[in-house]
Amino acid sequence: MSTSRGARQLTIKEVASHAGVSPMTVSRTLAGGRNVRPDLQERVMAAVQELGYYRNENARSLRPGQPSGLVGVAITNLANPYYGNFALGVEEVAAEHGRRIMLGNSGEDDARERQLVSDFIGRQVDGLILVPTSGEAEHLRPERLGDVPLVLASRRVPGLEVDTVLLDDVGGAYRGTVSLLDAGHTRIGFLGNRSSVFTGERRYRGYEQAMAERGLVVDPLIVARAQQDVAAASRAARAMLDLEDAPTAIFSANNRNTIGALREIGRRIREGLPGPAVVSFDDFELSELMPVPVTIIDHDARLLGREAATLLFSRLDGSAEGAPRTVELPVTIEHP
Amino acid sequence: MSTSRGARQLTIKEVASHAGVSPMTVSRTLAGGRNVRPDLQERVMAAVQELGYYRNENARSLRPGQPSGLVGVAITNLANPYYGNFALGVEEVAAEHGRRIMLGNSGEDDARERQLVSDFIGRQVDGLILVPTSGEAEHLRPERLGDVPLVLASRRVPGLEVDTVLLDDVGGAYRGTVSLLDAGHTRIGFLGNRSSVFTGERRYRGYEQAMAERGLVVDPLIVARAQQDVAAASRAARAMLDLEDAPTAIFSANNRNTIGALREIGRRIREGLPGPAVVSFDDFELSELMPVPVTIIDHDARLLGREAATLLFSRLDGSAEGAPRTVELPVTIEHP
DNA sequence: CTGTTAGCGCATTCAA
DNA sequence: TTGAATGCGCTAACAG
Repeated sequence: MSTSRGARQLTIKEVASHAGVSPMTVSRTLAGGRNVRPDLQERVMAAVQELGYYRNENARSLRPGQPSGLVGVAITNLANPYYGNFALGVEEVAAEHGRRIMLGNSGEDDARERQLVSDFIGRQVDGLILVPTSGEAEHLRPERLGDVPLVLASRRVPGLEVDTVLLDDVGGAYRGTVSLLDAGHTRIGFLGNRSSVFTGERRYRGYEQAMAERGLVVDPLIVARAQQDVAAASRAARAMLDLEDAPTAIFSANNRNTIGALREIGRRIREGLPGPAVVSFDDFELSELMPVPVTIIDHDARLLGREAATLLFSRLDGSAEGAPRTVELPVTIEHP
Repeated sequence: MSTSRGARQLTIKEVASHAGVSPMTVSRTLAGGRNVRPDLQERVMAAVQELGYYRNENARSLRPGQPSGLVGVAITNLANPYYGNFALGVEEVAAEHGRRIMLGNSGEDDARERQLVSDFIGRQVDGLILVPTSGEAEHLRPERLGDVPLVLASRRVPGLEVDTVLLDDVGGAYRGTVSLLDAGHTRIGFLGNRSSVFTGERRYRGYEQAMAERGLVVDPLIVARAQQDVAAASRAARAMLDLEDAPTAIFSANNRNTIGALREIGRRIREGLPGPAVVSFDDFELSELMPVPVTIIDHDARLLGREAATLLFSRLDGSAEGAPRTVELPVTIEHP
C-alpha cells in the first residue's frame, strides 16, 4: 500500500529516507538530475511515485530571486465571452512557458482591482496582465509594483507607461461608421461605454470622426454611453429607437451593447416595426443569422491574450528590455 | 521618497525597523492587531504604506496546516462561453471567501488535466474544482490527492465518490426531445459529445429514452457523437441534412454543437433549403432571433460554478463533513 | 502587550 | 557525485 493520508504533508525528507538517500539528492533529482547517479535517480523517482509526493512550489519559490511561476490576470468581466477568450489566450501562452495563471474578475470596480493586484503581488506573481478599470491607477504605478512587470490589455491607463496590447479602436470604429455612411445612413446612433473607459473613448472618437468628415453633427439624443451590461444596452437602444426621429442605423461599440441592441431590435421586428442596420465592434456567434444586416468589426480576443502574455514573458525571459512597447492589433471589417 | 525598487523583496523586518518595533509586532498587526497597542499599530501601518510592503503569502502558508487561500480550477474549454460563466461563478464565491483561483484549461486532454492537478497541489491549493475530462482518473483518487478536497462539476468520474454538482442532463434531454415529438417530428437527429463524456452519455440517454417511449428506433445515420468544436459540428450537421432521408429536427446536446448546427442551417436557408427545428441543451445569446425555432434546455453555468465553490468551502470551513454529496441542478425548457 | 526562539520545505552554498 | 549546514519570510509557542 502507499496511502499518504495524514495531516502532515509529505516532504523531500520522507522521500529521501524512503529512497535511502539524502534530501539533497531528492532535490537534485527533481530539479532535473544533473550530477546524480542514474540508479539513485531511479530510486528517488520510485519513492516519489510510491508515496505520491508533490514538491512544494511555495517553499521552493520562497528563496529570493526564484520565480513563482505564477502570473496574475485581472479582467473586467468574465461573463463576456470576449474576455473568456482573452483569458484562454493568456492561459495558453502561460502554459507553454510552464506558468500558471491566477485569475480575478474586477467587474469594472477599482477597489476590487486594487485588492486583486495586492493579493497577486503578495502571492509572488512573476508578472501581471490586466484589463484595467478606468479609475485611479495609483496602485499600478511602478513604485507600488516594485519589479513586477505589468502588461495592460485592451486599455491604456493615463500616465502609465508600460507594455500594452491594444486594438485599432479608432480606425475600426471609423471604418465601421464609414460603411454605414456609404450605405446612405446619416442618422446613426451610438451605443458604448462611458468615456472614462479607454476603449469607449477611442471608439467614440472613430465614430465621431467619420461623421464629421461627412459634415454630420452627432446628435446627443442618439448617443448612449453608460451601459455596461446587456439589459442596460437594450433599454438604451429602445429609448433611441422610440424617438420621433429614430436612427436608421446603430453603431455599437462593444459586444454587450450589440447583444442588447439586437435583442431590442428583434423584439421590434417581431412587432412589425422596422429594424435599423447595425455595426458592431466585437464579433459574436451567429451574427450572420440576425434579422437585420450586422457588420462586424472583428478581432481576435484570444490573440489579444496571447500577445499580452508574449509581451510579458519577453520581459521575464530577459529577451526584451528597455522602453515600454505598444502593440496595436488590427481589426477587420466583415460585411454581412 | 518611498521607492521600493531593488531586486531584494521587502520583508517584515524592514517594516519593523522602519516602524521601530519587532517583526512580531508587524506580523500581529497585519494579522488583525489583536494584543497590539493602537499607537504601535498605526506606526506599523504607516510604515507599510510608506514602504509599499506586501506580505508574502507563500511564506505565510509554508507552515503546515496554514491554508494557502488558493483554489485550483480546471475546466475543459474556456473558449466556450458556458465555461467562462462557470469560472465566473467559482471566482465570485471564492472571492467572497477571501480565496483566489488558479485557472487551467485542460482542453479535454487527460494528460493536461493531470499536469494541472499536480501543479495545483504543488502550489498548496486548499481545494480543487474540476470539470473532469473523461479519461483515466488515476490522478484524482483520494490516495493521490491526500487531504485536498475535490469537487467535480458538470460531470462525474466513474468510481470516484466525491462532492459533485451536476445538471439534470437526462431529464432535460428527455423533455427537450419530447417537445419535438409532440410537435410531430419523428425523425430527429442527435448531435453531441462522444459517449465517454459523462454529459454526452447522459444527454443521449434522455434523447433515446424519449424516442423509445414513442416506439421510435434511433437511426445511427443521424446520430453524430464526436464533435468537440463548432466547425466539426457544422460538418456533422451538414452530412446529416444532406441525406436523402434527412431529419426534420435536430437535438443538440451542447452549446458548441448548437452553434455549429445553426451555422449550417443558416447557410441552407440562405440557399433556399429547408431548415430543421432545433432543440439545444445549453442556452446561447440571441437564440430568439434564429431563422428556425430553437427550443432551449436552459441552465445557469454561473450558478453551477457558485454551487461547486459553495460545496468546496463548506468542506474547507468544516461546516460539512461525511459522505460525498451530489447536487443536481434543474434545467428549464424554453420554447421559442 | 512585546520580543526572542525556532522551524515550516526547499535549494544554494560549501565541504567531503 | 553526495551530503551538511544555512537561510529564504513568516508566525506559533514561549519568555519577559
